[in-house]
Amino acid sequence: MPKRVDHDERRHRIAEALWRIASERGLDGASLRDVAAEAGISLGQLQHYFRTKDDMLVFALGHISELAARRIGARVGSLAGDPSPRTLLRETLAEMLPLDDKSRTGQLVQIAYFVRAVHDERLRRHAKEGIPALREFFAAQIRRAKEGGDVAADRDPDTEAMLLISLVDGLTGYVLLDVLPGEEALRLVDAHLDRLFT
Amino acid sequence: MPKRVDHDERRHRIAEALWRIASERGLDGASLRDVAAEAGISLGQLQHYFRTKDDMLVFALGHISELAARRIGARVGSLAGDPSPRTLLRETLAEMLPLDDKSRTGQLVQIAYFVRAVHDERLRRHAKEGIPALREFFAAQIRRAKEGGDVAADRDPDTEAMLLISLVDGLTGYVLLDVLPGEEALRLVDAHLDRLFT
DNA sequence: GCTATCGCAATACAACTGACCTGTAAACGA
DNA sequence: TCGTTTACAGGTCAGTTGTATTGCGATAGC
Repeated sequence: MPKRVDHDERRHRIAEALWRIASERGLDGASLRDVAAEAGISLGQLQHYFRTKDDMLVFALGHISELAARRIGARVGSLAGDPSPRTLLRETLAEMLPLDDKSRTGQLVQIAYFVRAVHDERLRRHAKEGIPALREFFAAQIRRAKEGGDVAADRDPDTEAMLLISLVDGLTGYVLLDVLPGEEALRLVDAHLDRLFT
Repeated sequence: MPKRVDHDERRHRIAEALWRIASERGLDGASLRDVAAEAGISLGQLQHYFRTKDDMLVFALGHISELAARRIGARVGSLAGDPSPRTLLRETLAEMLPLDDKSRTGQLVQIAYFVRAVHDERLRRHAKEGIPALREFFAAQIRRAKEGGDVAADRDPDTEAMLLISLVDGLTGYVLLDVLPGEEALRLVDAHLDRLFT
């Protein structure tokens, strides 16, 4: 066996270079040569790890979704004691908004993928696959809150869950466009939660 | 003076050809040659009407926003009698969702522009300019409803207006991704309105 | 009829794109 | 030591991109 290299580690490095470019210029502005230069490697090396550009895009999308999920998990996991459903929801929603530079970059990349996904079957499957789990997690919290009497009995958890997801996504767009400051978006989320919880 | 031609009419024709391509392949998939072919004209003629590609994009964005506003205006204007604030809001929101093929195309193009706008100062100005007016229109309806006792007194019209806009935008994304069917999105809007109006 | 101007076609061009294809060095097992 | 496999650098290629240039026909005022 010849020289051994951690393939996954290299691929992650390349994906992160791709994000840096995509968050500045969009996915279509990221050529293989640009990504290679940003990662500090040659075009040949990049192609050694990703046979086609499409492979690279799909891998990078999977990686960024994974990181976002882990970030949310870490934030929720670090909550003290036994957090209420409302707290869980609020912290998750807040982590989904582009409030700091890192998550702003992440959201910019996600949006870039979203646009491609609308026209690209393969990316669409990836983009859609996380939604049901998130929706179910939200619905479960609302169900718990209903049992505790914190949410009115006539609210449908699944409906409210999808409303929350859609709201955050819409707000995200406006924060990225600088129509809303981040704190204002968070205030709007809280206002919505005020109505959901009694 | 030589032959006179209606420049604006030609430009509109070209813009519409651009939309057809952009809604299928995205804005970056629309080269000048593609657009010219779709419009049934030569590349030379297209360049005669738009000196640069950027000029074409900016013009087409202005045109599509104008058409969307006109569509909403027509729908709202055709409401019988003296429509209630809730009816006005619901019909406007419904028209903003991509429920039929035409508005789906329109939304796909808007999204394509949105992504560019995040990175492009000139487009961002255009993309943002319609929001305040829409927000104020929504807020005005909610204010009217509060006076009529149809919305609780402690609701802030401006907050609720922005929540509505963001919600529809988030839902639009998921409809375009085929995560939600159109009717489901409309049902979610109605559910949200049920909570806003007493 | 002359000519300036407009409308448009055709072509050219330099830059860039992703995919592919070599050549080579290094590491390991036999 | 040899052969095989992996890691990478560099170059090539055909195709596409936006823009610039040139030329020519039609039309209107003089």
